[in-house]
Amino acid sequence: MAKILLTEDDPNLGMLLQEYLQAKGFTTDLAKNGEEGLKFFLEKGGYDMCILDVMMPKKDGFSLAKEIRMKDKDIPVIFLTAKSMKEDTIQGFKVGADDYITKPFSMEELLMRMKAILRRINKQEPDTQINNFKIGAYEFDAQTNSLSINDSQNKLTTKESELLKLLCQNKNQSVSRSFALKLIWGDDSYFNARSMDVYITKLRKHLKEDPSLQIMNMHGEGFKLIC
Amino acid sequence: MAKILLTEDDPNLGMLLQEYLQAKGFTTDLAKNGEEGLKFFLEKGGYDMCILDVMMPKKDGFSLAKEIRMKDKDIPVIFLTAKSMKEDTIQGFKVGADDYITKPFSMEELLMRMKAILRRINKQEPDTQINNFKIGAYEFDAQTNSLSINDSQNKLTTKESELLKLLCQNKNQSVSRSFALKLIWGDDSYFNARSMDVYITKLRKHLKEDPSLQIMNMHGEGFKLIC
DNA sequence: GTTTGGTGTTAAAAAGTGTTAAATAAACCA
DNA sequence: TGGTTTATTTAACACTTTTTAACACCAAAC
Repeated sequence: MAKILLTEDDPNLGMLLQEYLQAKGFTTDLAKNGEEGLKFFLEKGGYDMCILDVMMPKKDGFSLAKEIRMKDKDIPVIFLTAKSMKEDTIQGFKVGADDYITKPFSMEELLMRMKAILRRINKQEPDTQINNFKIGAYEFDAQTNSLSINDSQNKLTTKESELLKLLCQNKNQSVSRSFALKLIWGDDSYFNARSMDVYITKLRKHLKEDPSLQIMNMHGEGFKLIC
Repeated sequence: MAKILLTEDDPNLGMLLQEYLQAKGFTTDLAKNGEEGLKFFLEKGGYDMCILDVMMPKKDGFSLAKEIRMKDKDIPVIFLTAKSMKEDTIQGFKVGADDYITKPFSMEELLMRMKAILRRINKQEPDTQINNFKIGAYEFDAQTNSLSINDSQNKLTTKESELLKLLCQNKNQSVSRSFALKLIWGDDSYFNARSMDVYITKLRKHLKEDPSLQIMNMHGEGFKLIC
């Protein structure tokens, strides 16, 4: 998990933040002012992200960020500030902030903003969750197009997989014909619509081992995967 | 410059935003509700970022983001909202927001947040120019065209290496045939396409020592290296 | 009921892909 | 330079995936 440099002069808030982030699985170092923050950064190092209070004794957050950026121009920085002054925000971004959050804030919101940034950096792990579905007795991996039940595995074609993925993402909800067609086929012409009907038939055959599953037609609307 | 999809139901704010962003050099399309936003996204396409109002008629911003993410799971999204409710913020990030901004906001602040996101995306480009890849049990050096596993080393040809490099740079993502052909062969003529198929076969043989790796065909689209 | 358009299904046609091997082109070297 | 090796392209054939066609059926509307 990611290693975070936290600098915050208010000891209460600092400890609170540190405990929260550690509970969420991050490794954190807490510095009590800008100077200590810089010291940690230069001596310990290895941080994946910095969360810096703007108003701190010894060295303010913006100056600290500037110096940190000299050493590592790519490291993500989030500023915390009591002021919601427009000028501060702008200056923060000019120093190269990735985000900026105004006190008082919720821990959860900070966490979400951190995750949004980390997600974009860690391109190595592109949504493994979104590609894995359990439907009835089946397991479906939309990344490798494999549909398995018990110990038998079945390879789906690209179109079969795309369509099944869409149905899984909206299970027990109706997926409109035109949306599916535009998404998977590019446009909702008559022939593409007929082609999609053929694929619905194919998917029904693939899923027939578990009778509790069914792909239901919503007349004139679209299809719905019941499970 | 980047192409932006803007959806905002308030025509005054919408036009204002559009003019501001265009003045800053962005290309923008303005949709007046969620449905039109989705239509633009699916039919026009090619956007680098989406700025979505949360409260809109026809289809709200969160639903729209969800559907947009089905088509492109990596595109940056910024939400605009009148409410500063914590729940809304959290939900926004769960749908995969990159940022979230509360009305009323300053145009300049929006611009800064957009730049912070775009900067982080573009930074990944130089990183991907790196010529050293770890794929499964293999190590691949695109500089020297050498592919090694355990202690045996294998020399690839120029074309083999260029193609494998492209697949590595986009691992677990689809690389379109025409893009690869134009990049490596210069144009996407029929014979070059057949030549590329031959090279895909060669690469599959080179990578066959690690069964967890596979070069998968996305029918009619291109190839994707799974690892 | 009848009409109209949407759906289910199968099969044939068309388009795309996997693979091997021969032909050409490019690089190498005595 | 000419011959040899290596890389790349073209050809050939088998096979897979997707689209189109055909016909039967169903659902809602009149």
